Amino acid sequence: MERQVYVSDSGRELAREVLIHGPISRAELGRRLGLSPASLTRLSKPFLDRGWFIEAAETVQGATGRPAKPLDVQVDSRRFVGVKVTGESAFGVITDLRAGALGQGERSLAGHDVDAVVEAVSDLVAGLRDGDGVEVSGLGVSIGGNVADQRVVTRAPFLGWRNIALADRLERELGIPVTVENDVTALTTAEQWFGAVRGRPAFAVVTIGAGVGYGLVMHDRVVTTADSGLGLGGHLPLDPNGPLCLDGHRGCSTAMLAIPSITLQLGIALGREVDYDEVLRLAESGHPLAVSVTSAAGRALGRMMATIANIAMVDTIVLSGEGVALWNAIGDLALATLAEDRDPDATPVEINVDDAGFVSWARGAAAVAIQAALGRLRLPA
Amino acid sequence: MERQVYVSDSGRELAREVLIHGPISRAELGRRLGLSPASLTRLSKPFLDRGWFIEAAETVQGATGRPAKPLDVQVDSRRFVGVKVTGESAFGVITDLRAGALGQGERSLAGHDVDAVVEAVSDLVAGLRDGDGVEVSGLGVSIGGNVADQRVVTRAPFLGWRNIALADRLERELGIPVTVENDVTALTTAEQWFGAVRGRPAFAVVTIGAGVGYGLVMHDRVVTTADSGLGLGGHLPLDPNGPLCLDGHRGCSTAMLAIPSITLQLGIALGREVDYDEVLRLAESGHPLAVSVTSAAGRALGRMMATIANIAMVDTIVLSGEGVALWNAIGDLALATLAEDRDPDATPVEINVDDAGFVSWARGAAAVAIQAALGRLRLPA
DNA sequence: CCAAGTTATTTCTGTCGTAGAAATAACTCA
DNA sequence: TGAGTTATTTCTACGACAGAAATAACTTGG
Repeated sequence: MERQVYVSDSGRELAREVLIHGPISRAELGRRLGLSPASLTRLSKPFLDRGWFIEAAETVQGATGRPAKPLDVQVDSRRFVGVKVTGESAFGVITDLRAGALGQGERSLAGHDVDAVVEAVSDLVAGLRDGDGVEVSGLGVSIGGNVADQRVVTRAPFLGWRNIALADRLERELGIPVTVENDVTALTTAEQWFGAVRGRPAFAVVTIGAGVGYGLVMHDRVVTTADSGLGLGGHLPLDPNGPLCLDGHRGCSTAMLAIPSITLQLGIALGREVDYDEVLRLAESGHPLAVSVTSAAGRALGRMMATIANIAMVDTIVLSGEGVALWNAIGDLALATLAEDRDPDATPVEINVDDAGFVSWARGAAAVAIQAALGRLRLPA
Repeated sequence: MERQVYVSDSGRELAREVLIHGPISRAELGRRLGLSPASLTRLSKPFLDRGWFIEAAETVQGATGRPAKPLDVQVDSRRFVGVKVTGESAFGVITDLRAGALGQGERSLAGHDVDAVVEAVSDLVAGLRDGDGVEVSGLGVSIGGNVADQRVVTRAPFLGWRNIALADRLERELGIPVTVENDVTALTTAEQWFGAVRGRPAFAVVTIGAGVGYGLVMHDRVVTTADSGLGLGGHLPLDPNGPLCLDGHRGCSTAMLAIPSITLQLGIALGREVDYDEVLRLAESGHPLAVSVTSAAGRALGRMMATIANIAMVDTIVLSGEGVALWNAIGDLALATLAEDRDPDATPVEINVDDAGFVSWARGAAAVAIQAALGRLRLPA
């Protein structure tokens, strides 16, 4: 095997900073990382020599002095695949080094047993791999549930799994490094490294979809605990007059905001089934029952965001997931409710809406694969 | 001035680890700090030579091998003073190196102007300084409100202050380093370094007193923001049927839990004034009105703690402040309510009650002075 | 057009913090 | 009492780092 060069902690931090903030000058990198100009030259050279970094077109920077030569990553030097596994299907994207989706695909699951899931994921990855010939350096798989050490699914209620060494299994099947992670944690990582709020030291993520998810970044690190798969943000008490969720919580996050709950509430009121898009269309057009359901959801979301801002001490919240179209219908009401529950002197809470829909889940999976690749980075000699 | 020796980052981390976790062996320190045995010997020697560290009595450690010589700090090598300033008084303690209170004192404020406060604090410090002759190495001052850079009180509503360079002023008066901090942040620091939960990478603090305070430690660091003085935890919506706070929030944290609100609620019900101790005594003896008020408080506290655990992603909460005696009356009800709002599969939330009362505020002030002293540590040559 | 000034980057070199390895120490146990 | 184990110290080499100087690439004003 080709001899490889150890990358120091400082080198790894440099790579991360260029990946997240590039294009960026050595001078600015020095300021951010607390390294001298000599160190910046020394540390960046191995990356430039091997095609990981490029020097971007020079930018005008104002006053006098030697123009900077900003460093950037070569986004097309590697490909990654991210796959989100649900109870019905595996949905995936193939991405560049910044988790930009270049293609997507989906495979239904023949069953919930490990073999069926591995088969669907493998077939999906094979399909995504056929492309421009760029090497796929890693696969990320995200799943609703608890994951240990990014290797073992310890609990996945949608699949009925306990203690499945999914990463090992997929690595044997595919021959590339595999990283497994809880889906909300993965999505939060994607927002941290590649989202509109990338680089912020603290922010929260709320996902609206089949359930309601909650993620947190604090001090530049995604917060994970043993409970990260349980979805503790999914059952916050938000409306004492709200509907019940399947766990019996009246007016909790899931009861108020999850797609199945919203469509069910309006469906019962109308006496017929409606899908989510229709709910939102009816609300936009002023249908009183639809407005009632979505307004209650808006107030609940506002209360949830205020609680998050006040308790997690963040002033940036990202909304994501396949249900974020709700924001278009009720965003103003949510913001008004947030303001009621927040000290008027407090920093305004900035809401970022990631409207990529279901693709965000798969990009999250790719992001943790990219992060893991950076963590095990070795440069060829 | 005596020539001084620079302390490296590793040396400083070592000192912090011994301060928080001592007595502790070099071998264990090496494992925790990622340093080699050679480095442990090299880094600890300057501290041992100058009396900062001592080698504790050897401890029996089980199996075979050379017995360890645990390192500890010499707690009596320095003294610190911590002062909590309220709208009426300055309350202070003199402490050892681990913020252990050795004496206390209080001075009423002659007024809210800076001169009056500085006079009261200086007099208090002078009184505390007379003692065993050990040098006072620093003063910490904690205050309800916003503090910038641990130097300038940018906002202190109880005193009517804006942008007061309190640290500079007190340093000129007293001739020792002064650190100023928000009172809840200071108390959180004391719990982090010297409390029963010291060393935990994540926990929350709830204080019950004249108001309700909320602090957070995440990834081994106290979370502070520009809003840290506003008390955002003080107005969480907890009980839609609760009383109003002075800001007009129905059933918020302050309305439900703060001492003035509890005594006022029962006082109105009884048609006479009651103090806090009496409220708790009446509740303990089964007085129905007192039980009603404190039970509502208990349920509110339970809901608040559940929200904190779920949103801040902590499984440890410290209760402190002069109002924590409430816990004796309603702790079981609070825990039951917490359980209702928390996934039964989630890690149980551990509640730590710091029953030192008002002394905890002053110890908090001392803790930030100790932490600041460690940050500027130099060793005599 | 050119020299001075400014800011960025590279090169050279010395310093210092680190760990590996070996030595030493202090115990237990058979 | 010697072997084995774990902790700590000593010795020494190595590598990461920054300071200083050199070089580079611009702007600006005369």
